[in-house]
This record gives sequence, structure tokens and C-alpha cells, in this order.
Amino acid sequence: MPLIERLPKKQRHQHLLKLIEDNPFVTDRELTRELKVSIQTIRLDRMELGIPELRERMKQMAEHSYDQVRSLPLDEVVGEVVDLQLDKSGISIFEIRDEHVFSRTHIARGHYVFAQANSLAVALINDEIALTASADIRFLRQVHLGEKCIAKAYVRSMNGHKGKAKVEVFTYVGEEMVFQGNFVIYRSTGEDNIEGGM
Amino acid sequence: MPLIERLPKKQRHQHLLKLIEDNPFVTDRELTRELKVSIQTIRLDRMELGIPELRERMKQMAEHSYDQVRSLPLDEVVGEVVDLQLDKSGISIFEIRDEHVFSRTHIARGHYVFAQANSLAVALINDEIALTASADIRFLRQVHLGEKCIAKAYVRSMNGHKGKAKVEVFTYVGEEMVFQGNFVIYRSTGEDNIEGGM
DNA sequence: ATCATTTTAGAACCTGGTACTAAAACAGTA
DNA sequence: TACTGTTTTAGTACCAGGTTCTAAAATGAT
Repeated sequence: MPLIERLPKKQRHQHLLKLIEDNPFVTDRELTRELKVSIQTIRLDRMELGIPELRERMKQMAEHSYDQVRSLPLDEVVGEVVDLQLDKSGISIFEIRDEHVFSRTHIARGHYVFAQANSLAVALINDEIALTASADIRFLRQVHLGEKCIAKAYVRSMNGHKGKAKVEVFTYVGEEMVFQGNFVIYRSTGEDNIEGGM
Repeated sequence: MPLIERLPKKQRHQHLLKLIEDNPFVTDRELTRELKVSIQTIRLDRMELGIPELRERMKQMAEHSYDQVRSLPLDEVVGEVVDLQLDKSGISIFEIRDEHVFSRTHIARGHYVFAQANSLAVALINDEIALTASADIRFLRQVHLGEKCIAKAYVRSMNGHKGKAKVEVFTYVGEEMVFQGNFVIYRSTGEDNIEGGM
């Protein structure tokens, strides 16, 4: 019974857990390169730790998000995409909380409103890589603590299957438009000849 | 050339699209039972319609929701201000960490880079209330995990003590400029006759 | 009858695994 | 040193859910 030097295994388990946590899309083979052990060891480790295989992990994530989008929870959801028609339009809801406002004025910081719109614009593009290239934005009125921002995004143009897409986003609080932005999004199916972009 | 009776195929395509839309987790084999055609026909149909295989669909959903969740927490402090001459210029540093990037590409999400610039532009204005009114921004190249963004902001114009201020921000990684933005900031000493602004 | 389209069939191959068997390496102890 | 128990590695067979390719059969219009 090896009692001393049992650390390596436990350490590896910790390492494995961390690796999978911050990239659930990693395959066993990729893990062997990181952990310097055989693929069988990786698989034994996963078993001991009760970590399902890659496909099962993806399936669970997909089912989870699918259920969330499907159930359209309009009540307490923050920054959630509630409707998404890829390459066409989308809607997301974001509630302004304490942590999003200037403490003195209770007015939302601009970058949160921008972030909601930007995320939605990027999410809309049905491509492997979609990054913001540029944007022209306007904050039409302040958004206050507790208000619910409903962002609606529409794809306005699309240069072929690669290149730029123009997305327009309008954010409302109730009937009032509080933000409007025109985003240019770079899209690419995998090739990486993008010069700029986020 | 069969010109009449071409409906069945188009109808099947419509049916197929609908079936997959309201259950993206369906396998080709399951679809054969629903559509009463062979599995090869299902696969030809998917190809023609550009519908990826089950696993790819699940993967995309999983990646999508993963990035979505990760993108939410945008900290109050975006970047560390290292130099500040009120109403003149300022510099802030922001390091791109795991939580700021797309998991697959390790490229920073645009709104973090925007947030750093926006925060700095607002911080620069020596007023009780300073809110972003509009911005015209350009992402010049992708910023990657681990890179340090150095944002430099300059006040370009100032309409009296109240009104609008124009602030230009340049963000660099090393020598390279990665972002450029022109911000219009509303400023006010307390009165709140601001029509727009964040 | 003939020709194009559409559908079906089948085999080879792929990824990312599971399940199982078995050998080898390692560590501790008698 | 030899024995023992754990840990690691290797290798095979098998699986789902496909892709890719070739080829035959069915269908329908002229």
C-alpha cells in the first residue's frame, strides 16, 4: 500500500477538474497533452471523479440552455437571450441592478447597456467566429436602477458568407427607446483572415 | 424534368425544418420514422438545407450558452487608472483574463475593451455627473488572452462648463493600436436637464 | 420508351468515446 | 530480495451518429 507520495494522483485530479471546468469542450486526447499521462489514465480519472464524456457534457449544456430559452422566463432573468433567429433577429432582457449603476446617481453605466447590445449582435451571427469590428452608438436617455432593458437586434445586411454583417440594435425600457446602435460584425467560417475585430 | 408534383420534397423540407426546430436533439434515425423516408434521404435533405448533424447542433448550442454565461459579469472597475489629469488626459491599464474572452478563440469580447475606454472617458471629466451620450468606435485588431490593454484618453473639446465634451480614446497592446473611439460625454454640475446620456 | 430527378442501399471511414482484459511500473513492507 | 497492492499504460472490440462515396432502383414527365 503506497501511503506516501499519493499526492500526484490527487493533484492530477484537481488539475483535471480545473482544466475541464474552464474548458468543458476539451477532449480526453487534449487532456493527455496537458497532464502528461495516458488516455486510459484520463478516463479512469474521469470515472473516479464522475465526469461524463465530452459529448455528454455538451449535450447537458445544450439541453440546459435550450430549456432556458424555451421557457421564456420574463420575470427575473438578467441579460438573457429570450428569442433568437440566427442571421435575422434576436431579443434579450437585462435588468439594471445595483452593481451596474453609478452609486451616486443610480444611473446605469454606459458599458453595461453597450454590453447587452454588443453581446446580442454577436450572438445573432450564425458563424464560428463573430467579432465586433466597429460600432456607432447613441445613448438616448439614462437607464435607472431596477429598469428592464429589452434589446432588439436585426441583421440589416450580410456580405456573402464571409465578411461583414451589419446589425442594428434598439434597446427599450417599456415603450421608450434608451439606446440605439449600429454594429459592424466580422464573420468567418473558420479561416482567420480577419484584420480587425473583437 | 419532373416539374409538377415537386411539392413532396419541398414539403418534406419544410416538415424537416420544423421538426428539427422544435426538437434540435432529434437524430436522423428518429426523423426517418416521422417522415417515412430512408435515412439517406434525411441526410441529403439536411445537406441541401445546410442543417448540421445532431452533435454539431448540440455543440453549437453548448458553446453559445457557455459564452453567454461567461460574458455576464462585467466588473465595476474596468481597468486601473494609472494617470489622470482631469479634463485633459488619462491612462488606464486592463489585462485580458479568462473571463473576458470567448472560450474557443481566446479573443477578448468587444464590450470589455469598450468598457475600459468608456470608463476612462467618463472618469476624465471633472464633473458631478458625466455620462456617455454617444460613441463612434472601431476595433482595429483582436485582443487576446493575457494581453495588456493600455488606454489613453484625451479631452478634445469642451462646451463651457455644462454640455458636451468630446473625448478621444486610443487603446494599445504594446506598440499596436487595437481600439479607437470618439466619445461624446454629457457633463453637468448637478442640474439634470440632460436629454440623453449614460 | 427514355431521360432526369429523386430516393434508397451499402460499404468504408471518422470521432470520441465505453467496456474489458492484461501487462507493466511503482511503492511499501516483510 | 521477493511479495503485494496500487496505479498506469496498452490494446482490442464495440458503439452512436454520423460523413463520403458509389451505385442501383424508383418515379415522373415528355
